[in-house]
Amino acid sequence: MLPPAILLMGPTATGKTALAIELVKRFPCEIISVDSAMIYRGMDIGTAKPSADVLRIAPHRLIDIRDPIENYSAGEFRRDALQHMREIAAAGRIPLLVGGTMLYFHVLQRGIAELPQASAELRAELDARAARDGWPVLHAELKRVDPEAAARIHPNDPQRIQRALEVYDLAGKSLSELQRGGQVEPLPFRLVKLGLVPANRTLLHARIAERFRAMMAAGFLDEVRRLSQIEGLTAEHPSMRSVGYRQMREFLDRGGRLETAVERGIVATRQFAKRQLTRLRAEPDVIWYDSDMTALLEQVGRAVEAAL
RNA sequence: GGCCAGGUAGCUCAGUUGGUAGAGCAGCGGACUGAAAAUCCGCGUGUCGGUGGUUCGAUUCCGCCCCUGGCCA
Repeated sequence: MLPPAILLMGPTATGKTALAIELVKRFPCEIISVDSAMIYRGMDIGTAKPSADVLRIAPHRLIDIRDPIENYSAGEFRRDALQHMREIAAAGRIPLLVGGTMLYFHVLQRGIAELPQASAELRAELDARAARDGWPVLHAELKRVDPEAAARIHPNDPQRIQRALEVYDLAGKSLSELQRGGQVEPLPFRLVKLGLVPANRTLLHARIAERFRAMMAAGFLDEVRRLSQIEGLTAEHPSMRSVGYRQMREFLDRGGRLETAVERGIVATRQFAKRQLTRLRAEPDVIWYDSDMTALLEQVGRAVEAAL
């Protein structure tokens, strides 16, 4: 029988981390973070990263593995997460994957095609061409080299047009062709998938606002100010485009009222939570829980017990 | 108290020479393969402050009332 692994998924501000820490106390679990922002060192307050004290009790793998000036990717995540999962299972323990980056959960389970890595130079080149000719021209070009991708990518979606052209240029084969490639072997784990979904959206919105303001009180702006001083780290880096960091950085760069920036940050967090929910709903074989439920830990604990 | 300006979507506001109204933001739904906390797509959610009058028909014109802001007392 395959060893078990627990996936704990849910939108931001639903108490995933707190629940994971409780599970670690009750079961022989080890946490792997599934979070594209907590990977960055020095990005602590705005990502709601567990404190050093908490991390001592409940260590998280795949936290603080990059500097904010570096990039990470879904492909790298799959490779890293699998390696950690194997290690944990080999030690007779249970991997507990916790987070809200739904793409990472997706590629972990369903695999990801072998594609060339991002090229900063090529992207800069494509950006320059887009600035000159506009993205529709590049979309038309994509239509010639990869009609299948062009059909599925909207002419207004610069990020995907750029990636598809980049892949074609680097690999000499179209993105669509490469993605058609062989089936990925299923994960060598028995997955117990737990989904935390707030039954009450209004309550979630209130919690998001409250948490953002708590981050501000905890010195979030200073954290972003510190990051802004990193040589070469621009507003365009993925780390600085993440929710909250982007709005605080805009405030620092362009001024305006801090309260306006805070409100924008809260709005961005709400919108992020909604996108997470859209993806989470589509996830099959999930045991669902209302994140507002009072007896959440007991319920989840029983389900985990039964599944192991 | 008087004069002026305004009251239209959750917010900011446009508009209807009288035929029950539309933008941005917010919100909601969706897509998603090395940036994914990213990027993109779709959807208008409404006693047009209230009440009487004129009119075939009033959110629009008129009267009165209520509310907000400004100026004058």
